[in-house]
Amino acid sequence: MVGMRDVAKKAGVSLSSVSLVINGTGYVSQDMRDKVEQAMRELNYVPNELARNFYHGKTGIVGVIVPTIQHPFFATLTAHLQREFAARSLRTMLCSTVDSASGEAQYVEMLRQRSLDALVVAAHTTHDSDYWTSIGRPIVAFDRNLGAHIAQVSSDHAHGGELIADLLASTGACNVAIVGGPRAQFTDLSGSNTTFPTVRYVQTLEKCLSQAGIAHTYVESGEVCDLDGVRRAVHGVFNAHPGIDAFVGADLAAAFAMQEATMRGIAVPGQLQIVAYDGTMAADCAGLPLTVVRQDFDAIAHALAGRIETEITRFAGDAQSPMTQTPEPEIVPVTLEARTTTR
Amino acid sequence: MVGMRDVAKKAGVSLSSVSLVINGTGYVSQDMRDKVEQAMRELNYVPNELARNFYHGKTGIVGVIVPTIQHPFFATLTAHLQREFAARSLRTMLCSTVDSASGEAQYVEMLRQRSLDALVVAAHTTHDSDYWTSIGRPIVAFDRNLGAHIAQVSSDHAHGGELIADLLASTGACNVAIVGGPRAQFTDLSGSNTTFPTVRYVQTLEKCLSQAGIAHTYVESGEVCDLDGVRRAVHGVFNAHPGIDAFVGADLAAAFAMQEATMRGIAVPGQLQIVAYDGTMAADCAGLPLTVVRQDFDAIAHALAGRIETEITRFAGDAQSPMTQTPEPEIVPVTLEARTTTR
DNA sequence: CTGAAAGCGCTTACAG
DNA sequence: CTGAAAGCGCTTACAG
Repeated sequence: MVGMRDVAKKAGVSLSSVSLVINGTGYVSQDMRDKVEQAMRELNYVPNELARNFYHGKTGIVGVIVPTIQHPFFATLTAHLQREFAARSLRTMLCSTVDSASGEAQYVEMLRQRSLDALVVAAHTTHDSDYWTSIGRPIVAFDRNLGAHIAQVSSDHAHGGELIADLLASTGACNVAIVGGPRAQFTDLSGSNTTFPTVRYVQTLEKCLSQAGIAHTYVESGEVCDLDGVRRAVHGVFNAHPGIDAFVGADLAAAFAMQEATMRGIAVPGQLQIVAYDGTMAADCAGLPLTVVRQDFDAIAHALAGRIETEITRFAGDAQSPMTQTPEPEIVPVTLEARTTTR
Repeated sequence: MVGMRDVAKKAGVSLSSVSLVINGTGYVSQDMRDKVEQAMRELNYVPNELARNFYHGKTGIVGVIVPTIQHPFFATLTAHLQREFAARSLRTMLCSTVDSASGEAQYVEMLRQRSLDALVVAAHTTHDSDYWTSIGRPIVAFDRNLGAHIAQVSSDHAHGGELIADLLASTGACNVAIVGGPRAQFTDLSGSNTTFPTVRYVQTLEKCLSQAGIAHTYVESGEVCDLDGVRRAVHGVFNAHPGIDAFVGADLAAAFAMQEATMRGIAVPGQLQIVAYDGTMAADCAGLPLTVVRQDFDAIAHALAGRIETEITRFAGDAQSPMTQTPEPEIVPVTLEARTTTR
């Protein structure tokens, strides 16, 4: 392998001069620059990035932990994140927990070992907050609370729930079915408040519907990445609750609900209104363009990338300035777009 | 930062003993192992992976170049690839060309600089075959020909086209609309045969339909990652060709066609049959479960990962054994699954 | 402005 | 079986 040493020899200059030319650090005479650049070209020299990573103690890679990239929500989030990271000269490592035997642990280990400069956590975790805090490396959580000292970005799900409740109330819905993840994940079992913010929209929605005197029922759909489970849950809803006149669920669940309605001859939105939560492509290519509560992926990715940069800076130089106070979670607004599946 | 040196000092042993314990290479006495492990624990020592990467000249990271991870096809492919890579102790770097200003170039550079051990190329490229061959690092192409010396895995698109033609012929279709990518990409402009194998299904389909005397028309939908363009193209098809009785396109195009049919009151499959190509989730959550030609993502990912491993081995040790002959492209079978949108 | 030297944290021959 | 030494390819103070 041809190294800097070979270039220096060929150009008849010192190692540091070559380094200066490559990095554009400090001043080098034009003559020197020419000689070095020619030598590099002739030798077809490519700097070994691993040596630089080693020296600087960083890789410029950020890990994005998601359950699975196959889910449109996480695909969309990851795509936007990659764009934001690229704009900050950071690369994106895909860390899908269902596609790796050891789940998130492997990626946390990479963060510890400095193979990763930082981690965005957007997948469910069973670890308590101590686990995350004790890692002592840059971590930012999306839509979940990982403990007092971990930066956090969330969508305004409470508002999302309100928007849906208002819409359903004003369109005269009487009997609402909601499909979502395992109910157990709603509650704060560990006492460390690691509740999914994601499901706050359901809690708010239920509260608002109850206040408005609108009947509602909740059906669990299993894990987020179990597509068949979602389909089965939706199918079950239509069997068990033939009287519903409104359906609320994440994009995919809503798309399946649309399918069920078509196959059962139920008119949408005449007999059944459907509201999708998230606003990914899945809501666009369903049977009809679904009415959606959109998460603002641009803003989310921008906020996450910003926090990531902050965290990387904060932990740089082993200083580890002990975050004097837990930063406020950054809350990103959501919006309701009424399309063809609500009245 | 606490290093091996500190561990060695604390345990009262030499550096190499610590290294041996960490790597499990060679024999170390139980006593030594205990001492070292205790010291590591007490110091909370984490090995610096960057130093190891540097020494070994590799990172264990494979880049996957796709146009965008938001597209269900590439999301599915990438998910399966990550699983296969993980099983081989390789990590996955997401290289989405539309989400990075410099497109693929940046990732090729990382491959050259050894930040990446290998590259899977699954996105369109304008470079000619010399470009890819001259990189001299492990590269495997999916569904495209990158030149004589680049390993290749493809789906059996010719068979996919036949399957669709047979189905349409036997169900009495008379007037078929096909939506696909820019026609210019079909032809072999450079003379270096970099044609997308992806579109071979269209070429075969057209040939078979012509032979069977079935009218057909092709409509361009723009780039693969331009979702709105697909939607517009599909909309245009229904406006320009109201007489069609069959529609063929990738999952998303087919899903949009289903939507158009619903909104225009066209009965599916009675008046219009729809066939989706790829078989991702998008075909599952469309208005009706679409009849699909499925690509075998498991087999594709398995084949790609296998080739990647082969290439990494081949290029290991700078030996660069000059691939005596271009390996045969590996062809992965596709299957037709008739569901609700064909007769 | 340029160059010789030390060092980033590991691993691995090579002596003992 | 264990330890001292060299070296992976860069970067960066520090002298000249």
